[in-house]
Amino acid sequence: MTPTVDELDVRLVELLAAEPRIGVLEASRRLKVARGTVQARLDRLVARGVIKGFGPELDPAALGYGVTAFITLEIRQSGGHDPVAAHLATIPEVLEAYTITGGGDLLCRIVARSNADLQRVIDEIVSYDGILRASTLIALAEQLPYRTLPLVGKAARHG
Amino acid sequence: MTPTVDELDVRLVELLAAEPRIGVLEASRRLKVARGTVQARLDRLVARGVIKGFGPELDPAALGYGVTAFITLEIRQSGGHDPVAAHLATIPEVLEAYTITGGGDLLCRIVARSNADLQRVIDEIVSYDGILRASTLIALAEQLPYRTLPLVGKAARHG
DNA sequence: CGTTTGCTAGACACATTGACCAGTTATCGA
DNA sequence: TCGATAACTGGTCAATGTGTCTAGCAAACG
Repeated sequence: MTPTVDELDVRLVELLAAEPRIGVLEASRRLKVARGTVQARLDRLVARGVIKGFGPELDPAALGYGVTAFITLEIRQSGGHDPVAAHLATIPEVLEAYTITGGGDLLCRIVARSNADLQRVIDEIVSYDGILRASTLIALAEQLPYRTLPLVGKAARHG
Repeated sequence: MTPTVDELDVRLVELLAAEPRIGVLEASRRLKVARGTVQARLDRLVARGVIKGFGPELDPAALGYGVTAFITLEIRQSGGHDPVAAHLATIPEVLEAYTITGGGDLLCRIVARSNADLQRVIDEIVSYDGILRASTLIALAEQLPYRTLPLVGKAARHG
C-alpha cells in the first residue's frame, strides 16, 4: 500500500498547523518549492479528504462552557440509534456522539457551564424516550489536548 | 454576566465555518458591515481565545486510521498523572486524554489502522509501568461528528 | 521508448491585506 | 441628562498575495 501522504505533504501540513495564516506563496518559500507545487499539494490533500477544512477552532471553555463530561447512554434496542442521534443533535451542549461496542450504547461528549448546569444538560439528554440509562464521567483535566499532527508524520513514514 | 459573544460574532463565526476560505473583505460584504469591524471582531475573538486557531483539520480515517476507540486507564495513584500523560503523548495514535472522575482514571481517544492494529496500540499504551488496568470501547459509528457551532449561538443568546 | 505526471520558474491582471484616517453613532456611568 | 469612551462606518494608500496561465524538464510507468 502506497502512503496517502509523502514527506513534503507532512512538512506542508505541519507548517500550516504551526502558522495557519501564511498563504500559499509564503509556504512555498518556507518549504523551498515552487508555489504551484504547494497549491497542487494542498488541493490534493483537500480532495483526498486528508484535510477536512480550515474552519475556526472554537474553545467551549472560552464561551463559558468550562465543564466537560462523557456520558454513556444505554438505548432501547428497538428504536435504533438514529432517532436518538437526532435528539442529541438538537442539544448544543452535545459536542459529539459515537455508537460503541456493548449492546445499544452511545458515548457522547458534552459540555456545560457548571456542574449544576451539567445536571440540566443531562436531564435534557435523558428526557428522550428511547434512552434507558445514562452514566456520566466528568472530565477533571485535559491531559492531552486533541491532536492529529503526529499521526500525519506516522502515516508518511508508513507505520 | 455579559455574554462573551454577540449576535454579530455568531454570524461571523458561522460564516467562517461555512466558508473558511473567504477573506475579511468578503466576510464584511456578506455581513453588511465595514471591513474594519470584521477585522476588529476577528482579532477580539482570537484574543479572547474563543477562536483557538485556523489550523487544517485532519481526518485520521483518510490517513488510513479508520478505527476509533476509547480506552479507560486505571493508573497507579502514587506516580500521579503527568508521567502517564507524557507516555501517552509519545504515541501518535493517542489523539487526546482526559483525567476523569473515579479514582485515578484516564480516558483516551485512540485510533488505529485496523482492529489488529488496535491491539498493537493498546499494547503500547499499557506497556507503561504506572498503568494498572485498561478497558477499551470500540467506536462503531460516528453518530454526531464533533461540532461546536451550536454552542456559539447558545452562548450569544445567553443560555 | 513514448506517455503521463509532477515540479520548476516565470508571467499577468486582479483582489485582498494591513495600516491608516476623520466623522458618526452607541453605550455607560455619574 | 450629559459627557466620555468605545465601536462602527466608509474611505484612502502602498504592498502583497491570488488565480490562472505558460513552457521546459525530469522521473515514473506500462
